[in-house]
Amino acid sequence: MAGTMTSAPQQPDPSATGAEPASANALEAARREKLRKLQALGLDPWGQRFDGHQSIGEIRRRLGEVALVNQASGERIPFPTDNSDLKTFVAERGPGETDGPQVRAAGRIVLQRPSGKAIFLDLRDWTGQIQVLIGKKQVGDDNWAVSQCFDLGDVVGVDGRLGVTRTGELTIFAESVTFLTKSIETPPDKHKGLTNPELRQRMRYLDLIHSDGVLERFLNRTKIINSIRGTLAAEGFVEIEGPTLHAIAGGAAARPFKTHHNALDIPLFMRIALELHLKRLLVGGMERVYELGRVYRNEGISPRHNPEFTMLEAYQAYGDYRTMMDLTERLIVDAVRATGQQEPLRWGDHELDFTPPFARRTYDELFVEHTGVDPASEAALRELAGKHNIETAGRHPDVIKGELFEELVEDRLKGPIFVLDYPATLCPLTKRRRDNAAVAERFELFVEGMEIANAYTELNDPDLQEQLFRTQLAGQKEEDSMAKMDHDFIRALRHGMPPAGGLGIGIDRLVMLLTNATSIREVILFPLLRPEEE
RNA sequence: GAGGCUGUAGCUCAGUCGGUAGAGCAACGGACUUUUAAUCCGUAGGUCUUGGGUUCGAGUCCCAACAGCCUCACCA
Repeated sequence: MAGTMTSAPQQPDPSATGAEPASANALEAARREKLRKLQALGLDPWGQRFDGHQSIGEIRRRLGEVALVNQASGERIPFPTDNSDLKTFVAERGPGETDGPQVRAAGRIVLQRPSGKAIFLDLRDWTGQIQVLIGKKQVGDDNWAVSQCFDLGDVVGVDGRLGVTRTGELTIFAESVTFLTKSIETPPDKHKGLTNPELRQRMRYLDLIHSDGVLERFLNRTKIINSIRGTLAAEGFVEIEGPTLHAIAGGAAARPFKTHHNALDIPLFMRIALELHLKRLLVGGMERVYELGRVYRNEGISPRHNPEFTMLEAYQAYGDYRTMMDLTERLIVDAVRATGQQEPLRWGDHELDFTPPFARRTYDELFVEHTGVDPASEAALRELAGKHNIETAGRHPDVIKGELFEELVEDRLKGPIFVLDYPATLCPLTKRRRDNAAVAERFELFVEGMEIANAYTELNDPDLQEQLFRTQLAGQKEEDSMAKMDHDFIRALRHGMPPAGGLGIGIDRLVMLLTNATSIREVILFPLLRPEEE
């Protein structure tokens, strides 16, 4: 593929793009004019394979190989690599030439400072940025002619010696330049970059180039996900890929996206959870199994919700919710380490500390602590609910307690804190404690009031599961219920699912916390937006 | 789905009481071989999101639509 498209580039008539405003046309025309000049020089404005370059990060690390050569004595003084101020260093030791290794870099031009018969470029790749000095005399007329065709945003290669200018800036002193790719669009403001949130999301490629920390955040997202896979692998878990098209969208209470398969002529749903297929695999003997993948929920969009998001669900045979609590803590501690951050982490104007062990408190303890009300007293609950305009008539006390908990406790859980032992009536798919059937073996992990993880000792009694599916269905809108009868899932449980712990982690929210993002759209490369017109 | 805020040049933003549309960056021409948001001189660049309305006159006031953000609602 690569070799077939590199012959004579097309030269579309710029006037053919008629609908554009004149100013945009003028900016583009200036770039196309330089594109034509490159072609007149016999160069391909769309570039060719470019071998043997080093990353800018690697090149910057070679500062120690650069020496200042004193003009008078000829003495070679190596530059310090301990982040000391190079400008002061040069001022104290100079004047002199610098001498450094031959390097080859490639990247995008993000700043240009032409100064007569020299040009300073700032070249950026995904590891960093470095200054390049192109002097007319130093590179020769041919290279100089090429460099006159450079625009902000172009991708170029540079060969030269690494050195330091007398202002103390690590610089590639170019000996030749290689044109790699023309940009015919104008980049955003060179200082402020893109700030319009809509443009940042629609044109994420520009956001990645021009907004500080955006590329780093998404690379950190990948590191976090790799870390999670690594931790799970070390614990003996296997990763699987379940179906994303479900005939029955079960495993959670959320509205699914509906679609259709033409050949089978059946309705299908995009999955809303990973749970039911992973549990089938538990039945099938995959004793430690997980999926880390996308789920889809046809619901509102907010700073903490995107219609498609990434979920981890892990199931461990012969474990319970406490097993999963330990696992959750390891997953997060390892992920923090993978980002290379020191505790405490910054998150907005807050600080987060994931130093283990995380606090572990029961639901009822926290309820008393934050409300001063005995969670076992139905009268006290109803009175408290009345004060907070929470509907009580005809509702189970646990449901009232649940709403009070959400209203008065959850938002204040700075965390990280494991909340454990939920009222059983709120958790129909969870095993009860053997010593207290009113309590479900479930925990949720809260950080900054956000629910990050949710885990159970999984229900594996097929008869009870079937009964719960049926009771949920009664009197509830089907689209609002998590309990959609799934006969095959019941059949699987009837063959015997070992007792197990199950864990779900909202990966996007975890990444938000670990990368100092307060909107989920900052950690999803292409969040859902209404399509642009035309 | 409800409410609030925002929408002006490629980007970032001003625009007063309703009276001829402004700046910085980017671009174009010129000067400059150690600049770093380079600097200096000059030039050009606009469907003020869209559609209605009020008015002698609307970027500005009113209504509606569209898009984004925020707060709610929905949401294991």
